[in-house]
Amino acid sequence: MVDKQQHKVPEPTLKRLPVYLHYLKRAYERGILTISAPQIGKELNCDPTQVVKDLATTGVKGRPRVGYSVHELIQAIEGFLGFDLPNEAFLVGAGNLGTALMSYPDFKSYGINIVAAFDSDASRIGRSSSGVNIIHMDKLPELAQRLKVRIAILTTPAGVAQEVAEHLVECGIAAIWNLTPTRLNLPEKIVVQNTSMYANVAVMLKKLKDTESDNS
Amino acid sequence: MVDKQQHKVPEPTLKRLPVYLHYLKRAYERGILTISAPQIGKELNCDPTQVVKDLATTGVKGRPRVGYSVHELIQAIEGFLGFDLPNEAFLVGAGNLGTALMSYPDFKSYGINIVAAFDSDASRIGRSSSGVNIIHMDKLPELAQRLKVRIAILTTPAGVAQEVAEHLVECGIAAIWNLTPTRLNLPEKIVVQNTSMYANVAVMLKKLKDTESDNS
DNA sequence: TAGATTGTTAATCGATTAACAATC
DNA sequence: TAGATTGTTAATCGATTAACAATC
Repeated sequence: MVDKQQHKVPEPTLKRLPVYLHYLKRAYERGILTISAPQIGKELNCDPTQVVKDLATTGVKGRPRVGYSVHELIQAIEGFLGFDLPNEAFLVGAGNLGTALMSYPDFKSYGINIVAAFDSDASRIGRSSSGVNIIHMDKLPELAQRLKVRIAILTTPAGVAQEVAEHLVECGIAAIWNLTPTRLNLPEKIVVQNTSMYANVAVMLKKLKDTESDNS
Repeated sequence: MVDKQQHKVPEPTLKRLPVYLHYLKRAYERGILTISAPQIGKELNCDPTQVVKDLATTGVKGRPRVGYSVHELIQAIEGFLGFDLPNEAFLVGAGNLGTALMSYPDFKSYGINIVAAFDSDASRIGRSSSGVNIIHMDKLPELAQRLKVRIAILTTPAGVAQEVAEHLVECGIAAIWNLTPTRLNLPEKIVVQNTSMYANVAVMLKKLKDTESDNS
């Protein structure tokens, strides 16, 4: 067994890379061609040695006293995360959040290409303001097979999330980005990425509470 | 100095508590009055001893061989996270994501009460479909002061996020839930909670890539 | 009593931070 | 050469997991 799965990148690093990418793109637009880890750290207020380590995971090389080529970094991060390939995805559940994600400005440059949206509510069928076709759930199995789509963004109501997710797996979906508060029970091999809005609210409220009690 | 800031709860625990809460509420609706940590762990596929530890942070007591009172747990988690108090928040940036959050089904039971939304685009002023008033940014300073709102949800375009955030701080906002990909540079004392959609996409794509290369 | 589960303490694991050598 | 920054190895820190006693 060849150890192709190079040294397993820590999840926190994975989450920081898109943050660097966003910042680097803005810097590049402003004509900055070269940048050092301490500069990035100052701007994003994070530890410079952590920046060095994070960037090293993408395989890019920097030059002491100079830093990194901004362009090379952008390419390296995009390639490493797979943002340069068209990762076609279905959006399932064309409610408010789903519709918002359809018109998310630059998903395409962040690795996700929403090729179609699905809903079981007939009144939502049609074309979204952002140009994504909203199709009835009934047609998902056939389209998934034909287009070989492997990624689904789940934005249904929480109550039906489990049931819909099971259906998606039957249709050959390999990865689900779960934006519902429901925790899905699916086969091991399915990649599930949970994004809970409430989790973030909880952390924020707690921190706020703590800072407020400091002043007492 | 009294150590009121009890033992500092780890952030991962803070993020899991709303997940438990959601599950417990559903269980309570189904008439389940008592539940054990192993049961919760099985349902949410996470480690039962971690569930025990997480729940202990809220101060609730369980009974060996029986488990916890579901009702008590719900109360304890809500109280601990501050979900039981009305945490009034402004939503800033009434674009697609902002509008989606306005109609998010049960933010109110998860600690956040959006009392008003703001935008600088005149065409968006009015009342949202979910009943939230969308007001011009010009009126934010006065309203923030009058209503003593301390929390802002930032859903502006990334390009203006820093500038708007600074303005919010001037208006007395103490905590910002930042849903833009921009990393904000603000005074230390301001609580900033970053929620980047792209971070989650990155983790999912990478995991998918890894599982796929396993089969080769 | 027996057995399951809580609750707590200890061991492990992994990520962050610090230290320092290499290098441009 | 001098000094800043990369790159790597070691130390620290914190969270998860394991072990086990307490208890119902």
